[in-house]
Amino acid sequence: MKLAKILRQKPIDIAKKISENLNSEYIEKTEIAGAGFVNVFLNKKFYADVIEDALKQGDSYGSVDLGKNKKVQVEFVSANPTGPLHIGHGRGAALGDSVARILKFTGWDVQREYYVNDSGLQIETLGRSTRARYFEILGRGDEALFPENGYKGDYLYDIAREIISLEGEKFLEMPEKESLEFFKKFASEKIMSGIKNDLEKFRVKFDKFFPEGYLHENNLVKSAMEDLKTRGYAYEQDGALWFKTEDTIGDDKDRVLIRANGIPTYFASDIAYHRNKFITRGFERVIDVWGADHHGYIARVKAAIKAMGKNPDDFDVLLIQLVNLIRDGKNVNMSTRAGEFITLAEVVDEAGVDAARFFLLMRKSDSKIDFDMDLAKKQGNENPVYYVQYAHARVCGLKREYEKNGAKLSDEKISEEIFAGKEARDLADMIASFPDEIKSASETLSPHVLTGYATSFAGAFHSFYNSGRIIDAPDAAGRVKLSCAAAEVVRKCLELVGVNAPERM
RNA sequence: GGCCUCGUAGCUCAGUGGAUAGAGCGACUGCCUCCUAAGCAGUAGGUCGGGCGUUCAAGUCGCCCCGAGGUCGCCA
Repeated sequence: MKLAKILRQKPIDIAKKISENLNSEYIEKTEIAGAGFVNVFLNKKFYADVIEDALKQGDSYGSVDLGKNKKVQVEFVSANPTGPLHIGHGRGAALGDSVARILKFTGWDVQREYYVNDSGLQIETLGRSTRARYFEILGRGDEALFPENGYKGDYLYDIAREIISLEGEKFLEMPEKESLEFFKKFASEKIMSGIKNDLEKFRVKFDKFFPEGYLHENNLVKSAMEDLKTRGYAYEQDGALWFKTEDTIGDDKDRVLIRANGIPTYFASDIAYHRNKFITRGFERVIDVWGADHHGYIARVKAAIKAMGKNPDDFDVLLIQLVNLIRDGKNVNMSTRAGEFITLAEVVDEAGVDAARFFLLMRKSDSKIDFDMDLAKKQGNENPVYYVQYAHARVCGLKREYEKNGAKLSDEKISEEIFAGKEARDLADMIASFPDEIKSASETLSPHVLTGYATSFAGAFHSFYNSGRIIDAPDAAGRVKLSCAAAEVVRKCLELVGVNAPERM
C-alpha cells in the first residue's frame, strides 16, 4: 500500500504481483485479503526447521547482535543511603537489572552501576537524626533535637542502639561538631550495607558502586566546571557560576552550577559524574534509571552532555513511576519521610523474588502500577508468574516422562505432521517470532515486552498441551521437541527478567 | 501559567501508521479413569476522554478543548 503512490498502481494489483513472485521452499500458499494485504501461509517444513534450529542454538536462540560489543553503562537504584529500599526502589532495581540482562543478550558490553550519594545535606540530616535517636534512647533527648526534616523510620533506633552497644555513651559529652561525622558515617554505611543485602536477595548485582565523594575528593566537579568555561558554556553572574543553555539544546533557561556561597549544586555534580562516564571511562552509551519526579531534569543533563562534546542521543533516561501496594483490595499508603513504607525486603519475604520481579516488570516503567500482593501470592492460573513458570515445569515433566524409558530426543527428527494442528502451529509461530521480541525489548529498553510475550507464549503452550496427547501420540518425539524449544524460550524470557524457571512445581 | 507524562473493557494495563483493538483480574458456563487442573475451552463486557485535521489507512501522527498526575529553587 505504501508502494501504491510511488508506482501509481492500485494496491490490489501490486499485491497480486508480489504474491505471484514470492518464492520460497517455506511458502505453502499466499492469499490477497482486504484492501491489498498479502497473507503468506508457511508450510510444515518451515515450522519443523524453525524448531530444529531453535533447539540447535539452545541458550543463544533469540540473541540478536545489536550492540556490537559497544560499552554501555546502566546506572540504577542509586538510592541515598538514608533508609532501607522500598518497593519503588525495587521497581528501579528490577528494571535496571533486566535492561542490563537484555542489553547483554543483544550484544552490548554492559556495566551496572549504583551512584552512592554519600555527601551533602541528606547525609547531614541522617547523621543528626541518628544522633538525636542516640540521645533519646539514653534519656537525654532534649539535648539533641530531632531535625525538622529528619528520618523518622524505626531503623534509626536500631542503629542508635547498635552505636550504644559498640561505643557506649561517649558521644553524650562530645560537641555535635565532633560526633556528627561518626553518626553520619556509621548510619550511612550501616544502611548501605543493608541496601546491598536487600539487592542481593533480589538477585541484583552491581559491577560498581560509585561514591559521590569521589568526585569531590578528586576535584572532578571543579575540573568539569573549568571545562565548561573553556568551552563557553559557563559564566559568572551575581557571584554564582551559571550553565549557559540557550544555544545548546532542549532546556529552557540557564541553571546555577556553583552557588554564591561556593557550594556546587547537584547539577554540577551530575555534570562531573556524566563527564566521568562518557569521557574518562569511555562509555559509548549511558542509561540512567530515575524516579519520574526527576523528568524535568532530563533536558538539562542532555544539554550538559552536548556541552561536553558528546551526543545527547547516547544518553537515555528511563523514568519509573510509583508503585501502589494493594493488600486485601485496598491501597497501602506510604510516606517515606514519616517512615511509613513497605520495604523491598518485606515484599520479597512475602511474595518471593520471582513474583515481585515479574509483577514489577509487567508494565511500562513510566506508568504507575498497582502491586496486588494478594494476587502475587496466589498459586494458580490467576497469577501470571506461576502461569508462565508452570509452562516451563510442564515441559520438564514431559521430557522426564519421555526419557524415562531410555529414549533419546536428539536422535529423533521432527515429523512435519505434528504441525497439522492449529495449536502446534501457533506455538511454533511464537517460537519463530522470539528474536523479534528480543529485538524490540532491547531497542525500546522495555522488559515489559518480555513479561507480556512470556504470558501469551505460556498460553500458546498450555493450549498445545491440552489439545491432545503428546507422549503417547504418534510423532511423540516431534511434539516433545516442540515443547522443549518452547521451554527454552520461556526459560530465556524469565532469565532476562530475573525470574527462575523451575523444573518442577 | 510554561513544560512533561497519562486518559483504551467493571478494575489494572498491553498495543512499533495497517485488516474484526488485546491480556490479566473480577463475573458467568463447561472440561480431570488420561504426560502436573499451578491447566484448557467458551460467554459477557469498548462512542480507544471530546473535537478538528494529515493519510489509501489513526488507539497510534498534528492542533484545540476537557480531566488526572508530575515538574518548574543559588532544594536534594
